[in-house]
Amino acid sequence: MFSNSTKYAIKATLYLAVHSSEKRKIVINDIADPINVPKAYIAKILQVLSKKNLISSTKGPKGGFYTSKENLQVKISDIVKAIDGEERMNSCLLSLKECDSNNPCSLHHLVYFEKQKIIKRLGKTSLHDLASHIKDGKSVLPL
Amino acid sequence: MFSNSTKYAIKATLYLAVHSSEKRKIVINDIADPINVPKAYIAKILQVLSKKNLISSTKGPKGGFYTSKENLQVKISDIVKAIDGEERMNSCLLSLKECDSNNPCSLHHLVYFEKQKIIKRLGKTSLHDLASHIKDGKSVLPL
DNA sequence: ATTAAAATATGATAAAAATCATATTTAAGA
DNA sequence: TCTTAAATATGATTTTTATCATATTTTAAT
Repeated sequence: MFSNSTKYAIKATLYLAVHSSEKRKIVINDIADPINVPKAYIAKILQVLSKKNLISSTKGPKGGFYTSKENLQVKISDIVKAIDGEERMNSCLLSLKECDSNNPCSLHHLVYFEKQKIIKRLGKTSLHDLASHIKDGKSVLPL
Repeated sequence: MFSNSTKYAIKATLYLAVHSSEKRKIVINDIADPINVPKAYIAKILQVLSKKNLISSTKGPKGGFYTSKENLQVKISDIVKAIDGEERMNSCLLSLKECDSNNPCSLHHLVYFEKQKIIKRLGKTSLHDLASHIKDGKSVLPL
């Protein structure tokens, strides 16, 4: 469903959502290690997210990455779109271009309803929501 | 969710389920073309499916691929497992090895229920079911 | 028996995704 | 203003996935 890069992006932003703030910036090495993603790889991904203002960063000494208050309103689907693009998540199970409810592929009726539900939920759930969930001990930060 | 190979495998088996039978074998070229998949590629995939008895084949003149009566009872999930393996479909959204309901990752609760529903459905739906669906004009053979 | 038409087996190539490396820019602090 | 610690930009390499090609085996029909 998601590319590797998107999975990493979600892990990293969640890590930031839980551990960082404007006054608690986190350096790339200190993100890569706990989420178990190669440093150079996650660096590249964070740069994309930063450019699209889904996370924040400052250069130089005392710099690093963090989630601002606005960033905490970012939705999971925003991150997915930023890395994988719009297409991927919405594409039909068989990757048919013309598959929709008027012209459904053979698997359409088996998955459409649930899939839409999931997608809708990813579009409503913010980093803040998930960070709270984690802080409440209801789920676990991904490694 | 599925690899390209699995998507192709599903397309091809559905094509066979609709168009072939023990006395109507179909040659590789006549499958590759209508489902819009490179001939050499789909050939390789069909060989795997054939070896695992999910479809049938005979060599030599008048030979070809087809779905036997037993093959029509094959479930969509059987095909997925044959090509992608057990792991892929069941893996957590973030590909965490230890993610389950006791130790859920941060996205677990957003997708688990619906995902299980879909997987269960793929495990119940047979080629015969989908072929009927197609023949009744309720869905469309994938290109 | 021989021929030809098919699948099967095997391996080579190409494209895409993931990963690694390094030079450049920015900004804080001495 | 100089040094240093950080992100940023860019590109190279490796691995995986997708695709292509070809030699071998099997079997029906002559």
